[in-house]
Amino acid sequence: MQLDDSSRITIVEVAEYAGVSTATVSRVINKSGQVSTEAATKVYAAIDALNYKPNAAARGLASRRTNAIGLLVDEINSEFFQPMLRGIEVTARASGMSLLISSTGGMNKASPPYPLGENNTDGLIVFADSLPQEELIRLHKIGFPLVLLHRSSPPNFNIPCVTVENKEGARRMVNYLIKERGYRRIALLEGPDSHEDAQWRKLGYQEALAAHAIPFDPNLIFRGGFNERQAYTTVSHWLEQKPNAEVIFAADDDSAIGAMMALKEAGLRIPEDIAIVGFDDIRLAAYLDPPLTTVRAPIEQAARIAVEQLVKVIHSETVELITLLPTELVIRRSCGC
Amino acid sequence: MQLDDSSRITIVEVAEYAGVSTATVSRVINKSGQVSTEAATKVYAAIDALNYKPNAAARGLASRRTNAIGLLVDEINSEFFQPMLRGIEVTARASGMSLLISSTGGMNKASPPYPLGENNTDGLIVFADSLPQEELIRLHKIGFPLVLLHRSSPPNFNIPCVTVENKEGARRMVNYLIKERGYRRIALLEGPDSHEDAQWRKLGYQEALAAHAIPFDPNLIFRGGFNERQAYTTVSHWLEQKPNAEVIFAADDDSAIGAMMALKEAGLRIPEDIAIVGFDDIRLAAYLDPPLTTVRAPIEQAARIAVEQLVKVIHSETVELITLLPTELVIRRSCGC
DNA sequence: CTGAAAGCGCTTACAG
DNA sequence: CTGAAAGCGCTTACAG
Repeated sequence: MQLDDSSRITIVEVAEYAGVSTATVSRVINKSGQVSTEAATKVYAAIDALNYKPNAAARGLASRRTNAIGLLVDEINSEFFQPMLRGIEVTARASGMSLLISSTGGMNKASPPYPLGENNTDGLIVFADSLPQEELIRLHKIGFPLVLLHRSSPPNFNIPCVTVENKEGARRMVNYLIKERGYRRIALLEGPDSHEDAQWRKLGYQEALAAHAIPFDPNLIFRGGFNERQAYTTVSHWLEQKPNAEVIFAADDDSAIGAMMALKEAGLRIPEDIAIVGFDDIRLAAYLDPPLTTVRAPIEQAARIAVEQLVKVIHSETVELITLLPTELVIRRSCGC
Repeated sequence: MQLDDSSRITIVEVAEYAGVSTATVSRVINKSGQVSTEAATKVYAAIDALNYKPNAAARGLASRRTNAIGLLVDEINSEFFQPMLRGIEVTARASGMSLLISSTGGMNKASPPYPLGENNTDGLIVFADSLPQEELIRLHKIGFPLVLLHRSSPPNFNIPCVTVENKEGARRMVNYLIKERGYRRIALLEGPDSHEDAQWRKLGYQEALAAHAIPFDPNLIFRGGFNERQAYTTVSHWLEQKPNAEVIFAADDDSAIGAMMALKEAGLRIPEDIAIVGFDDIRLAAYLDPPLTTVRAPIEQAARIAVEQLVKVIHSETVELITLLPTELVIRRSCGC
C-alpha cells in the first residue's frame, strides 16, 4: 500500500507557504540558530496549516543523528522486564529520543550482524549478556555511546554501567539466614554463568559463608538458570537424592517459584521442612504461598538511570562509570520467620 | 562524542573495493535485480573485509521505507505487557523489521504530535486507546498501514484489528457463575470506558444476566479501572456499605488482586463470604490465595498475529479485517469451586 | 547483468 | 537574521 503522494508535505512546501527558505524552516523546527520572531511565527503557522511532520530518515541522514536509542536484550521472557521496559520507555520519551527494542535471543550471539548498532541508533543500552564482549569493544572503540545495564564493562574499557548491588544483597541475605535463622546448610540455585547478576550473587553467597567459617560445599550448588522451569526440574531431581539442605537460596525469584513448586510436589512444607528465599522481589513474590523472602532490586530505577546516562554520553557529557543501586532485604514467611 | 569518521564505511568504499558500481552493491545487499555470481562474490568479500553496515537513514530516505514498525501503547504498567511485548518483538524481528516502541500515556492524547507515525515507521500497531480515533482515521486515509490490537476499527474504516473474545469470555464466565455456582447477585468491577476490552467484557456480563432473566442492577457496577490500586480503593469503600453481592467479577486480573486485598482486609473469606473472578489469566492469577478463577486471554498470540498482519498490510497483501482469538475459562478456587 | 546519474528530504557551513 | 547550495548515503529508473 503506497502512501498518497499528493499528501506528502516536505520542508519545501512549508518554506514556500511561509515565504521563507528551507534553512529557516529547519532552524525553527530545531530551535537552532537565530530566527526572527516574525519568521518563526510564519513557519509555525505553515507547519500547522499543512500538518507537516519532518521525515526522520532525512533528518538522520543530514544531521548524522538518528535521535533514537536502542535497547538490546536477550529475550523478553520474564516479569523482570515489565519494570525495566517501562523505565526505559518513559525516560527515553522524556528525553525526546525514539526507542528501538530488539533481542538477540534467537540468533548466534557470537557473530554479527546485530539488529541494533551505530547504523540505526545514536546509542545503545545493552542488557546483561545480550551482546558479546567483542562487539561491545568494537562499538566503544569507534566512540559509539553505550551504557551497560546489569552488566559491567569489559576490563580496561570503562564503558559506563548501571546495575544493582547483587553481591552485597546476596551477602546480606545469606548472612541473615545464618545469623538470624541459624541455617548452615544453604543450597544455591544459581543463575546462568553468562549473566553477571548470577555471578555476583554467587560471590555474595560465598563471601557470607566464608565470613561465618562455613565451608563452601559444591554439592549444594545447583542450576536454576534464572528460570522457573529449569529450577523446577533441577530441584525435582535433586530431591530424589534426599538432600539435607535447610534452605534454598534461589538466585532469582523466577527460579524460586519453580523450586517451590518442586518442593510442594515432593510433599515438603515450606519453611518447616525446607526454607527458601529468592532475589529481585518481582510482584509475584509477595503473593506466593508462603510469601517469598527475597532481595528487592530497583529494576525500574536502574533502567531510568541507564537511559539518562546514555543521553548524557550522547551529548558528550561525563557520567559515572559505575552506578550501583542498593538492594534491600524483604523478609517474608518462606524463610521461616 | 563523535564517531570516528575515518572508520565510516559507505557503499562507495564497498563499491571501490569490490570494483563494481554502488548500484551493484545495492542490488546485492537488497537481493534486488539481477547480479552475476561473480560480482556478488566480490561484493560480499568487500562487505566482510570492510565490515560495512548500511546506513538505515540513507536507505530509508532513498527507498521511502523505514523497515521499522511501531508499537504505540498507553503505558507499560502491568504484567499484561510482558507477553504482549515479547510477541511483538519476536515477530517483528522474524519479519526483518525494526521495532519502535512508544507510549502516549503522559501526553495529551487528544492532539498531535504523536511519537510514532508515517514519518518514522512503515506501519503501526496501535494498542487499545493509545491513539484517538481522529488520528487513526487520518493515518488510514493517507494509506498508512495500521493494525489495531485490543481495539476495533472506527465504524466505516475497516482498519484490521486483532483482539480476544472479550464479550464471549465474559458471557461464559458469568453464565458459569449463575448456572454452575448458583450466584445471582454478581458485582462487576469494570475497566476504563476508553478501553474496548472493558466495554466488551461489560457487555458479556449484561448478556449473561439477561439470558438468565436476572435484572441488571447499576448498584452492582463499580470502577476497577484495570488497576490494582483503584480496585482496592473502590472495593474498600464499597464494603463499608455492607453490600450483598455474592461474587465480584473483576474485569481484569489486576483489579481482582486489588479487590481481594480489600476483601481480606475487611475480614471476609474468599470464596466463603464472597467469591471473586477475574479476566486475562496473568501469571500471578494462579498464585493468589485462593487461586483466581479467570478467563484466559491469548495475549502473546494476539500480539504475534497483529505483527504478522501489519507486515502483510505493508506488503499490500490482504488480511482479515477482524481477528478474534478465543478465550477460555480457567476455574480455580476463588469462585467457590 | 551493469553503471551513471538523479533524487529521497533534510541540515549546515558559508556568505551576506 | 537569512538564503543558496552542497552534501548526508543510499535506491532506482533508465540506458546500454
